[in-house]
Amino acid sequence: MPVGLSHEELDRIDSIIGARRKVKRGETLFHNGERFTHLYAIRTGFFKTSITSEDGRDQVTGFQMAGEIIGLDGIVQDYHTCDAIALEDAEICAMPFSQIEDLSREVNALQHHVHKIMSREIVREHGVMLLLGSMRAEERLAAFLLNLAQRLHARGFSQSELVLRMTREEIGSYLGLKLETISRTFSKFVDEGVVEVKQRHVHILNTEALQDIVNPK
Amino acid sequence: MPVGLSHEELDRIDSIIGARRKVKRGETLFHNGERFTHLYAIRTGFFKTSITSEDGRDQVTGFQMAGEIIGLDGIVQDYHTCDAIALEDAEICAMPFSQIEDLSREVNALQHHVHKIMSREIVREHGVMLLLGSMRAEERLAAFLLNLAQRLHARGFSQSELVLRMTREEIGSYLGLKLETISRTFSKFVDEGVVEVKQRHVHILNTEALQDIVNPK
DNA sequence: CGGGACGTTGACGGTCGTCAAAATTAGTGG
DNA sequence: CCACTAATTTTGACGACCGTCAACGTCCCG
Repeated sequence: MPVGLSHEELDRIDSIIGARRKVKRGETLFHNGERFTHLYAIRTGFFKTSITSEDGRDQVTGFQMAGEIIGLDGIVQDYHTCDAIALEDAEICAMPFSQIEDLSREVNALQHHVHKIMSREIVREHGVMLLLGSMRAEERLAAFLLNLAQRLHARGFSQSELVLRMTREEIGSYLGLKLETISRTFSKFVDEGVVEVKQRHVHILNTEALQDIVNPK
Repeated sequence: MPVGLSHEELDRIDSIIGARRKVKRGETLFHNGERFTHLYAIRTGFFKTSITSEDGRDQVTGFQMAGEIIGLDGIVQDYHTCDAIALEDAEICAMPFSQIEDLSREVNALQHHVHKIMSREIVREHGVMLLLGSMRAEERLAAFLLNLAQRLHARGFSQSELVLRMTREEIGSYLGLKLETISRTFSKFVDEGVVEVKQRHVHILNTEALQDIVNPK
């Protein structure tokens, strides 16, 4: 949340993020077609969002962790166009969007904060398009691991040790690859001594090597 | 723009979209790293937006036409992270973003309109991720043609005749394919009698066939 | 402790990328 | 207006990368 706010403004922002809710692993926070009413701030836990095409293909569009906001897809048509599913037990704050709009008319910093959150999501998706459109399997997975590690590190976790909360299939869906390719690519990284992998526990041994894979010279 | 506004509100919205500007084919409206100050509404013409990775790969992130808004990527970091290039002579309205924020604090409809525009872009990019992540070349190109035709039709143009304003390479970049693949796939569609192609002039002969390619049963 | 979900590995084939050459078009300057 | 050059497009041959199918192994979780 933005800084430099008065006590009164902070209290008013607090007032719209009152309703907490627990979401168990495997449960959906919202799903495609559901009426849009709230944005959700993740307090703890880990989510995926995914869309499904008419003919049944589905695509993971993102993985979200503590401090991130989900539900922005629902604004444009007043219903959600993706599913949000908890990949581990989670706690979220449901924030009525109408109240966010009301209050952001009075608190400039909140208004700008909302705009930034949406713009950040647009820029993130540009990066995913670059990944999906022009990278090879190893490059995609390396970029994915570095991104996860960086976001976890920003939250106080280790820079090199991470626990994947999603399956190989979900990683594959996000990266536009099949689960076998994810598995094979992990094995290749292990052979090369870049990471250690024990199930969903990943230990990054050589960050620079991963960066070189993402950005080959 | 939203409806149901008073004359006074409309006048005030008009006041922030005063500055028109012409952009010649090939010129950039803004580029990566440039300070973000304005959003741009396209009045006439056709743009592409693209990003470039550190190692020089670039990815077209979208094609924009009259009535669409570009520049949203700049909000989050106060500088643009992509390039916007005119693919034909164009005219745009530059709208100072600070004024948009100011006015949208007073005009609810404008506020919600801005939110919807950003949400729409997020949802559009979800669709591109699905395309890039799970479709084959024919499916991608068919989806691309249908999308273009639909948007042009919404602007009063023919539903079946369209003129591509971009090269095969730019289409390929957007769709995560090489230009040769785009060319070959066009040729395949022509062989199948689905479209006629003369350079950049495309005539869709069988819309349903294209839809069946996108959504194979 | 058992069953089902998840992950790994191998063999093989298809799709699309790469490289190359030729054809067609568009843009430029005389 | 035309000639000429650069840019774009098409097509072919070939190979790499990743998907598909299958079998097996491992790990949770009840």
